[in-house]
Amino acid sequence: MEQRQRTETRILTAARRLFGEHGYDRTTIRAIAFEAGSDAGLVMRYFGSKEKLFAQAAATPADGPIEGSPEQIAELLTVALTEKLADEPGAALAALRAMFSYPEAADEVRAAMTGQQRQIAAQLPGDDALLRSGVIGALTLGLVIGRHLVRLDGLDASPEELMAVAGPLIEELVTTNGRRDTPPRSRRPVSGPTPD
Amino acid sequence: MEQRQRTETRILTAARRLFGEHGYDRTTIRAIAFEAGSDAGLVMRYFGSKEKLFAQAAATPADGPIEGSPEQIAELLTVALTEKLADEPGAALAALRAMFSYPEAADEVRAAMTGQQRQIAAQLPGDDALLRSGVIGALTLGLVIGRHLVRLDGLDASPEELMAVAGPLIEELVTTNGRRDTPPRSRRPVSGPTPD
DNA sequence: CCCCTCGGTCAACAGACGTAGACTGAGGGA
DNA sequence: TCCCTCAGTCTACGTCTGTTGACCGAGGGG
Repeated sequence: MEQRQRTETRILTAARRLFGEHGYDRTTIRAIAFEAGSDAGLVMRYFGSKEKLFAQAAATPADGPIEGSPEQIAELLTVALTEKLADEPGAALAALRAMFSYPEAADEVRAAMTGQQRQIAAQLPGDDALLRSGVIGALTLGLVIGRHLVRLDGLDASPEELMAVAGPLIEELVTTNGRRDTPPRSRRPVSGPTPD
Repeated sequence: MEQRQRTETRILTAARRLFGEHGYDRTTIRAIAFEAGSDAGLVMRYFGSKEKLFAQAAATPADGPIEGSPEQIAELLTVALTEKLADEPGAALAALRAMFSYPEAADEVRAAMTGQQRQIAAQLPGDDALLRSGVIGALTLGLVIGRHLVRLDGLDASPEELMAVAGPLIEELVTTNGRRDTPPRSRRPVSGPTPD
């Protein structure tokens, strides 16, 4: 019957929690089965292998497309980031944590992020668009990891408070017009020994 | 003689490289010993345990104090970040990668980062200083991880190019006067629809 | 000569892991 | 009644890991 589906769901839920909390290597199939009130052999039977279980548990629907004018892009990015900062991303958290010890997960996350970045960069003005979209990605990565994984000080505020600080940065990254003919009143970053 | 010291150094170098590349769990003592042209038993004899070996390999001298006026703080942060973005941080990279699967490493890194953040926050104006220093930490984390660990698109530029984009963000985070009575000079050439 | 230290090697142990496969027991058509 | 399916359990195998302890060869006092 659908008894099987209920068991699979319990296993997936347990897997997400444990993968997200302890990473790929430290999470054993036995532990997942125990938390799901089940058995390691059954997990193998249902999901085939630990890798496949992880793939299903960490599968994340991926954000919708980010497109439009720079202002719209900034808006979409802000909304997406706010969601990511909301409580417990579940599958995404597992993928992020595993990323650093389980190469396949890293490739998947990187592919998703770079795909979105290229898409954004193509719509930004300026010839350093890719670089700026990379910094946007880095800021996103840092905020999500810093909040959920590292629990940095000061990042435990509400998503709205966080975005009140981070939002303007994204706006600036998106709307700044590439070449710095008119530098934004920046007082020279460090010394400038022409790097090349 | 100092033959022992040379062997210890070779082991530590190999350990840093492997811990940084594969993380804590996936790096075996045997692999470290092999790369160092040595033996697993000897590694145990010299360092006591895998944990202690990691502690020595991932020990990072920690940045100097960040203090002064907001402009000086921005300058110091920029310099520190530029260094972190330069090639192969070695020990720091190992600590960062291990952070997500080896809790002790996570605690150490978090302690170092939050310590520095609090120090910075205490010198920033505004009542959301801690939050802003948290975002600075997130940006730093995201840039270093995005560049060295995830290899995000667009972050493979030179540290100087990266800082040309990220520097102004740090400046803004440091100098913005907390309460947004005076909105930051982020010129928005387009409409500025207050999102909220 | 013996003996002792010390850098280094080797073989083995105990535990944990992913995985495979045999087993149980209920349920429901023929 | 028999028999088949299917969710779930239990045991075992092979491998890999950190760690231990016995062993070996060189070298320099006594």
